[in-house]
Amino acid sequence: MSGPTSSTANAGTVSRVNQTAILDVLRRHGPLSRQEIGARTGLSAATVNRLAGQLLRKGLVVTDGHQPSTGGRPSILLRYSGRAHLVSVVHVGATRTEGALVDFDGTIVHRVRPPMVPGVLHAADRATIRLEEALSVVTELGAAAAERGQPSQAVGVAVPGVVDGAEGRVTWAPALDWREVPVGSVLHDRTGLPVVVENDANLLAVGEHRRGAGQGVQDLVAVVLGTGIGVGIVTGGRLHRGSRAAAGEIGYMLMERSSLTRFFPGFGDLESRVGSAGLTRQARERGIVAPADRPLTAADVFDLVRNGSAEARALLEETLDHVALAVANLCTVLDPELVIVGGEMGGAADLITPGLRDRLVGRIPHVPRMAASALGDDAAIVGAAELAARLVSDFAYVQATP
Amino acid sequence: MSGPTSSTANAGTVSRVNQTAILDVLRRHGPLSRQEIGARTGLSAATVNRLAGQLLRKGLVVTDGHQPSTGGRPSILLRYSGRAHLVSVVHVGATRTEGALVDFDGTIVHRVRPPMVPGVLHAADRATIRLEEALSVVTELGAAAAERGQPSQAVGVAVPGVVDGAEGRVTWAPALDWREVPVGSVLHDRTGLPVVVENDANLLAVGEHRRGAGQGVQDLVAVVLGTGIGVGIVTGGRLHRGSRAAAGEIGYMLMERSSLTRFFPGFGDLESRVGSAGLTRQARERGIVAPADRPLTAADVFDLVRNGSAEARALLEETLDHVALAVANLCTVLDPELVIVGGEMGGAADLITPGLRDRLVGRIPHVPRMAASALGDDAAIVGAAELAARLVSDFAYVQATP
DNA sequence: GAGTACAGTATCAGCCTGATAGAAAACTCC
DNA sequence: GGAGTTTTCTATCAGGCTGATACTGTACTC
Repeated sequence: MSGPTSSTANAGTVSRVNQTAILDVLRRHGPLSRQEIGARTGLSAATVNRLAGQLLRKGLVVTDGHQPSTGGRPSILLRYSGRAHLVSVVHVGATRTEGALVDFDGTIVHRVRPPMVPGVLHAADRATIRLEEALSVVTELGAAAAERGQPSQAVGVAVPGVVDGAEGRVTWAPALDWREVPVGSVLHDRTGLPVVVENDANLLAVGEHRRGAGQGVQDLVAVVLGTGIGVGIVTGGRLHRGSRAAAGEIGYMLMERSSLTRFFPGFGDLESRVGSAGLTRQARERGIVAPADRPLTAADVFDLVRNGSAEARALLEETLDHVALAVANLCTVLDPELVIVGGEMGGAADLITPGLRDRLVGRIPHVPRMAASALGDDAAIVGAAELAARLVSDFAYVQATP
Repeated sequence: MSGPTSSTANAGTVSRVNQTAILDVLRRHGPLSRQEIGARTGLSAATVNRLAGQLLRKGLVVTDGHQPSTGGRPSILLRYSGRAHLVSVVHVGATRTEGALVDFDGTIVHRVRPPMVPGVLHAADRATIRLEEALSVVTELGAAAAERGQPSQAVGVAVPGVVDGAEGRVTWAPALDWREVPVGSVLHDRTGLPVVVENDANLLAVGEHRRGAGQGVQDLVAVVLGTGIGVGIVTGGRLHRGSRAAAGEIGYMLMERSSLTRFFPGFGDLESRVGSAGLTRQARERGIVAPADRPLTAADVFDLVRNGSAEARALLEETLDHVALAVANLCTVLDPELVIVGGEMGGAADLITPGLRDRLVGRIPHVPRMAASALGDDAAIVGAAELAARLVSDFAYVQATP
């Protein structure tokens, strides 16, 4: 923080800001004529025309037919289009790694799924395996993009763990056994592209915020129910990361007074009660067995509930109690407009969100809207693509200082 | 949201942004020469000189002697100074109303304390009394400012309740019996000045962030322990208000699983367990009596603890347990760098913060720094002054989008 | 087919920044 | 004490951007 802070502006900044304003209004309000853009942004016709020309040349805006004339010359409609630009995204997960080429519209145009390595979950060198896998996926994506004649412009990495965003370093990702892994700089050195690395719950929130169930919402919380539990937080339209990028790690939330006298080495209080790992453990303890001859999964428990199993129902209710407490506390702290339920258990949102709502009504002053993830398994990928795209668009906006 | 979004920029915006950059660097790094300002901001010497001239003329920057020469012409040091500009602030509380003239440096230069109205706490028309009181305080402050030859430039109002910030309307402030009271527009009509109305816990956080224990910190939480409990949240250097301005109303936090089967009409779960009201109620239930012949206060309980009362100590420990749970959950959700303890009970921070720390170590992954409020009773007033000052400075800054 | 209404384009003044050159102020050396 | 040196501050001007104005282009209507 000793160098120039570079929070200054010049004529070029003005241009970038206004281009961003035009892109924003096009993304939000569909195809518009130059006139309408001017009316909505407050920019003069000349400025809109010139900037729109630049954006057309860059390929970020395309013409989209004419508007029927209202007596005079019909206007040409302009539409935002990210199809001409691609970014590479890799989602490194505990069970598998997945890659995708995503355009600036958030559309996945190509996928890479490396074969699953048997036994990797408990392999001693799984950290190295996962890292190598991620590198080769990014290389493959880069080649696929080049083949299309649209070279990848940035890389996004989704990781289930704590990430130092500025450095692109994964501080701690237990599911991958990654500790202080500098994925960002490794990938930057390998590809020469700008790289963004981010926690996958945060990215799910970003993805849903920009392209999913949370579009247009300024304050939302995405609850990711998977092996563990985590949340991504968007406040004021921006991702909230916290001082050490550990915001939303609510697996460590304390659930009752007695939690203050217990110790939680390596795992959290809430995490041990909910999440598919906790769920299946408790299910086994209660004698619930999988229908087929294989380890019980969370999906099995949900199926049992749907089929009327009383034990499974009781277990679900107990889990929901804990999730509801966590969500209630999230809501009192953050006052979000929307709570999105996603992750591995997001598919069971029909069983989860009504249960949450019922528990919260009457207990907290205002129960926010609740929705299931609209992007499903791809939410984190889409979120990572969004951040990566922003990285290269390099636009800016001006904000008052309230 | 149908009008022009006005997120565009022009040459004037550039100037304002750069002026803000200069003020920022002056506030942060003390008196600087024009040269140093240029080096730190990246602005050219000519620009720094011209903008500094404008700021000198406005009185926001003053000269502050010379720097010893290093061989050539010695440079003139410039310093930020808010002394030439005043704002009026009124803190409307349950027990009393307090007014102050505050300069842009955050220094309180004049106070107005209207006489306490006996019995107002339970008067049927206390809403009207409090509003009239606030209006007359603001009028008096305006007169006092005019008398000094520095007319008040804006009004800040601190209220213990939920505030619709854009409208300056108090949605719900039980302590004042205010419901949908449009303080903002009333005061604007009365004074002709811009007005900002904000929740007092939020303002305490802002005050401590800009002028108190949280200077230089980007993510902090201020826990206000008073009649009830609330928190103010600063994320990324900005106040987080939530979608309905109810963020931080953690009095409604649910403390255990059984809370999900109880109802909380008009008060919250946590609130009923902590806060001076809950504390004294529980003290009475346990047979703790005030030393003198008057109603027991929270301060009395703290005194008893300091004097070695076992009952009072046990009660404090129980209260601390609940506060610690709330703070633990705040920390897992937000990952703040600093937790500030303030409010009526802030004076007993010596009893509170160590207790909190002990309870959290080992239970959550990272216990943030904790500090007592540095501004004490004036924190909310200073925070309101800060927001009011920003309102008229009307500066802006440019931000990248990610 | 002329007139009209609206969309898009060119031109220019005004503002701001940054570069360059020049004036001002203090120190040093003779 | 005065000239030279060093550094700071200021004036002037080119370049970029916006916004206003005037102009051209296109399709509909009478």
